[in-house]
Formats: sequence, C-alpha cells, structure tokens
Amino acid sequence: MSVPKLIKPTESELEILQILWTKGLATVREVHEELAQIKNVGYTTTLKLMQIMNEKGIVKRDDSMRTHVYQAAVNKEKTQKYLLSKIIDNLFGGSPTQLVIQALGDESHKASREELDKIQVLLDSLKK
Amino acid sequence: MSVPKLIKPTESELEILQILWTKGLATVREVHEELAQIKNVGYTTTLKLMQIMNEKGIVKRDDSMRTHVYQAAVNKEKTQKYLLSKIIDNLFGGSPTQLVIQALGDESHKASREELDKIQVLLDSLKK
DNA sequence: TGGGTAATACGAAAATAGTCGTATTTTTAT
DNA sequence: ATAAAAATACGACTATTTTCGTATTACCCA
Repeated sequence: MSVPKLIKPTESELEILQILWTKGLATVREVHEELAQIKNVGYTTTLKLMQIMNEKGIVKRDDSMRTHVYQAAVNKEKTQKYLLSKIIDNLFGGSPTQLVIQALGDESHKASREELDKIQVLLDSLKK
Repeated sequence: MSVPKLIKPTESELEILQILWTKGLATVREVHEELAQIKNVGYTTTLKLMQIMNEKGIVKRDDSMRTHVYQAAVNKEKTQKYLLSKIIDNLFGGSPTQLVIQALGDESHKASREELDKIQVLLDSLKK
C-alpha cells in the first residue's frame, strides 16, 4: 500500500495555505489581496504560485468558471504535524519538550491566561 | 546601534549546526561522518557547506592547523527562538498555543513523564 | 624520498524557489 | 460595438541552495 504522499510546502506556499485554510474557498485575487498586506508581491506571482500548488496537489481548484476558485487540498493539522515533526528533529534534536519550552518562553508571542489554561488541560490529560 | 544580524540557516546548515552544538569543536571529517549516518552525501559537499557557513558567520574555524577545527558561531537557544518565532507566524498564524498543542500531541515524539513535569513547572511560573 | 592518503580551495552544474512580463482571452460598461 | 479591465497561461530570468569533480597542497610512512 502506498503511503499518502507527504508534501512539504515552501514558505511562500505556506503563506497561501494559511489564507486558504482560513477562507475555505478563494480566488487568486482574494488570496493576493490578503498576501499584499504582508508582503510586496505582484499579482502574477501569486497566480503562478497557486498554479504550481495546483500541479503539486497542494490546492484544488474549480476552473469551470472564468474565475477559478481555489481551496486547500492538504489538511491543516496534518501539515502542521508533519512540519513540526521535521522541526523537532531538525532543530530540537528530537525533543518536543525543548520546543514547547522555547515556544512558551517566546517574548513576541505571549500566550494569554486562557491559552495557558488550555495547555494545562492538555497537560493533565497527558499525565494520565 | 546596529541590530545583531539575524541569520536564517538553511536546512542543511541546521543539520551541521546540530552536530556542532553537540560536539562543540569538530573537524569537517567528524561532522561529515555524523552526517553520513543520516544522509547520503559526499565529503566535499559537507566541506563546501561548512566553508560557506564560515563566510556567513554561522560557524567559526581555527585554520592555524592543517586540519581546520570548526565550532558554531551562533547561539543554539537564540537560533531556535528565532526560527520558532518564524514558524509560529508562518504555520500557526501567530499562536504559540496551537504549536504547543500540536507538539505535545505528536505521536512520534512522545514526551516522558519527567518532561511533562518540566513543562508543568514552566507553565506554573507563566501563570503568575 | 617518493607515493599514497587526507585535507582544503574553487568553480560550476543541478535543483529548487520566487519573481514578473507579455500574450491571450473574457467580461463588462459605456 | 468597442475599449478598458480582469483573468489565466506561460515562459523566462534571478536568486539561493545543494551537490560534487578536480586541482592543489600537506602529511605520513615504508
């Protein structure tokens, strides 16, 4: 049985995926307008990227209309898990704990009280 | 005042950094032998990579001897923090909590009881 | 002391990523 | 009906990363 192929999106592709994961369905124009808020890039660049992502199977598109409608073809959580797993190996020598500690200590991304509580709940369940 | 330049090591560079962070000091040969255990790559490739890293300032080397001795020139924790911060933005929409949850739930990198306790301690201190 | 081994330097090819211009087609609004 | 606007296709250029072959130099030892 063949393993469902694991795709490693590039950074630019990840930016687009984030937008698609949030929007669900979106046109190139819509994605590009979101993207333009965080980076300076031409429309055709976004278009090309999304076409390539379509070829790779990272996104799907409905091209029955003049204006194509895209959506993510890879699962958000699965992709996060996969990439995170690579990072744990690559950057933290296989220790997720080290990663968690660094992440919680990140000054520029402070976790709220509510979020800390969420983590606590998870932690409690893992302890059992 | 100039910002201490932030370096973004590539994946291959990260693999080498991991080895150097562990070993402290190492020759190209030593690094390469470690590397060869996880990937199939020629000696001169490793050499070249380390030379480039030296130019970039990612590693330092002592070339007073015939066989040069390398060491990491970037701090491990700082590098982890920096890259993690990028990933939080890039992959988790800025939410470290989501990252932590995914990391703790990672089946292939289970945290031990001891590690969970460590996280608990950190969590407690953050709650205050 | 001469030849094999081991090291570095260097250049360049190959692979991957990102960027955008231009052509073509379709839609739309006057 | 026609011109402007909007969309896709596509190729090509640039940049970066990875890879390795070859040349040169130093070391060792039989």
